[in-house]
Amino acid sequence: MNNNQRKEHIEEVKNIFSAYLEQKDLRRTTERFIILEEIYLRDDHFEAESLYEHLIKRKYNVSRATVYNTLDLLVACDLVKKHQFGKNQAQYEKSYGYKQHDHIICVDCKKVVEFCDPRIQQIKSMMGDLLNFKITHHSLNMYGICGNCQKKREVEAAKKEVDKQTT
Amino acid sequence: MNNNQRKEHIEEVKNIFSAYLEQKDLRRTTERFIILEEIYLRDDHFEAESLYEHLIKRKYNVSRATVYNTLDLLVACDLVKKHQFGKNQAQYEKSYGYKQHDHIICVDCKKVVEFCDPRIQQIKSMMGDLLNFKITHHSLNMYGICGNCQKKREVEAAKKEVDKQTT
DNA sequence: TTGTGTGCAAAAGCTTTGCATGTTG
DNA sequence: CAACATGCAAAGCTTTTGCACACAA
Repeated sequence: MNNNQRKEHIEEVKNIFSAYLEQKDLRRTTERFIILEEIYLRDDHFEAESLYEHLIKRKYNVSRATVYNTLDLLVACDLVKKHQFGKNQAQYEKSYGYKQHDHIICVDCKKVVEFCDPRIQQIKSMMGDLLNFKITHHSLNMYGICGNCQKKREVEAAKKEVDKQTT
Repeated sequence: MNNNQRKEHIEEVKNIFSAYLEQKDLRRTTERFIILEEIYLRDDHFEAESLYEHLIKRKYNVSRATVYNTLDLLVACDLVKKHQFGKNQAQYEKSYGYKQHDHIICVDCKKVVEFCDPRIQQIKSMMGDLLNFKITHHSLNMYGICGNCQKKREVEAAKKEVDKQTT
């Protein structure tokens, strides 16, 4: 993504958030917009804590409580997605202007790769009908070992074999 | 599942766990087998804490630390699955003798329903090949509103409408 | 007998809450 | 100016850790 696209997105999401707050009779505070902007300036996935630290580093005087509160609002109005990739710490990512996607996570190095597959949409609507659920969203995570870590594991295994033979 | 099936399963999983512990040079302690048995006597999903409380209620003198430790071992040898359904508390379920399945969670009442779809296996192997990941497992959760809660929401909405007209 | 596993309690880490203060509508 | 949102710190919850003791191999 280039800087122009980013700036455009920021304008758009601010308008969306503003409309959402108005509709819900919530206040348009400086902090809420600072947090939104900060999220849309960043890429990839982040944790509440790292977002907080980032804001502090930039001399914005916000508290953790406000960060968590605002993240909830942004998730509610669909500008941010919240994930639990198996850790106890939630991870977030901006979602406006992005194609719906899912994640593959390397269990060794924790790298996250995104992917798309249209079949998931089909499963979604079919299962919704079948089980009489009005499905709002989903989370699909694949866990495995990425190419790099596969190599690392092979090297480790080879080392172990050598050790065994030399003792 | 009837009681005979359950008992058979318990014997089988104990053997599997026993073999796993031997292979990994870990000890076959009483606690580890008590916990395994307790899990396979239960149905559905459970949290570490509720398993712990259940064991205490039955006068088994186990500690939380041992419960967590044993759950990790059981996840590692694939006798138990660990889930993060969006809460900060992990949920577990026994997995031996069960068909692989995924979950639909009601965001209102938190009810969990299981479903199967073969397409997810296809996505899994295709994406593994494509991105050069050796995929070990996955987690697919759909979130939405179940039939009951849809009705409840309609009733709520109707009430609100009446309130509005009478004021 | 030896050292791994356990129980207990305390610590750690993420998230939420309570309260006084500040700011929006 | 009234109510809601914020900052701060403390509390709450789940999970992990450290240490002395117990028990499987």
